[in-house]
Amino acid sequence: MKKLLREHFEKIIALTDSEFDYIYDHFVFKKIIKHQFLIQQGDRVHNEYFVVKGCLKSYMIDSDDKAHILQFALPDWWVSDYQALNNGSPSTLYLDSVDGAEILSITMENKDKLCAEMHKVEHFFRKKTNWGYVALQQRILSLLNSNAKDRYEQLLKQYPALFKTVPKQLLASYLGVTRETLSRLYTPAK
Amino acid sequence: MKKLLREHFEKIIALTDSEFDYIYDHFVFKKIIKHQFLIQQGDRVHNEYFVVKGCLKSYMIDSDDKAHILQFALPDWWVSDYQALNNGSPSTLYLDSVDGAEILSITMENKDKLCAEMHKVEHFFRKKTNWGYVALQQRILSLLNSNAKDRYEQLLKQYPALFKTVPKQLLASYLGVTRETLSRLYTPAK
DNA sequence: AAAATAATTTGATATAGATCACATATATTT
DNA sequence: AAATATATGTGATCTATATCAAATTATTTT
Repeated sequence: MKKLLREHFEKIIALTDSEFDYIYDHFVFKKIIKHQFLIQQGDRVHNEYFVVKGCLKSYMIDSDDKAHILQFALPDWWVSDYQALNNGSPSTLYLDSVDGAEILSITMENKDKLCAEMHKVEHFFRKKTNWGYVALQQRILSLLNSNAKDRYEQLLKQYPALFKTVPKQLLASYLGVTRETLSRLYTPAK
Repeated sequence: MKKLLREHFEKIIALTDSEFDYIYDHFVFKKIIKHQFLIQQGDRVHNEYFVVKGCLKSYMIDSDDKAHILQFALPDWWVSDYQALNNGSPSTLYLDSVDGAEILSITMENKDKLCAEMHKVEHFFRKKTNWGYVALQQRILSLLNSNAKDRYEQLLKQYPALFKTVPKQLLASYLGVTRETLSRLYTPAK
């Protein structure tokens, strides 16, 4: 998993062995089991997580106790409650795994430290966040202009890996439909 | 408007006069009139825009000729088609002003150059994008968990400035409802 | 200030998707 | 392998929002 993280950085910046080792020392490896929370609503958030294995999900629970999934995080992705992380406010989200996972965790202090010490690490994260920003814009547009069926098909096309791991009711929650409606989408005959 | 940009940077990083002048030299000032496009679907995109005055809107037109507004950009905000900008692909968006505007435009080459030359400028943009990312996450959650009325009220609360400038049909398009439905929301009596 | 254009409101009706209530699979745990 | 828990599917009905069609009301332009 050291290799996975290194390759991840090296998609954007070049690193010597010692540079990467230095970066890597700021991370902590962790295995989490099913139903183990990395973040719960109300928590103070200090860490960002890089997924090595498995699949995490971040979600909110609304006033009707319905869950809404903000993000799935597969290997090679970053996840946290960025709002809580950025301004030190209590988390509004839950973060746990779909089915157990392995992660590399870094504190925001360490991330900022690495960014300050190594210009190219700051560059890496600027580019990363920028791509993340574009991905969120795409998701907003698909919520605005597509119906449930089209959104499901777009998701299936873009992230086929999700369909191996993730129960359909969670996909429904990510897409913004009920599980009943999702179930009816792929039995279109009538 | 030089002042506005400087204050904008100095919310996150400190700059000497000469540093700021150097940065500022990479921008081009532009006035745009109503109905003048900064980006049209199919264009190659080379610039990012900082709004000085007025209000810009970025939007897509779907296959039924309906517009969906991705973003409003008020003074002190950045806007472009970031997907097209990042990977050199043709734009899928339109970008124009609600009612005339003044902007500072910077090419992506110049932005990258400034980021490479000045670590703190890279830091500035990392932080900026990070906040933008959080704002988009909030918007996704509000699309997933709120009905049209609540989304309208959240918007009204968060960006009261929009209601002075922007016709309600454009707000409807941003919120993901029709103008007819929006019109009925604030006449709730029945 | 008339004329033209753009924005908003209102009514009647249609529809995608939600909700509620079970039935049926499919996994997990004992 | 039972027993329990979890996930999925189906029917009947309800509801928020869309759609289509006009009528008003504002805002520009001549």
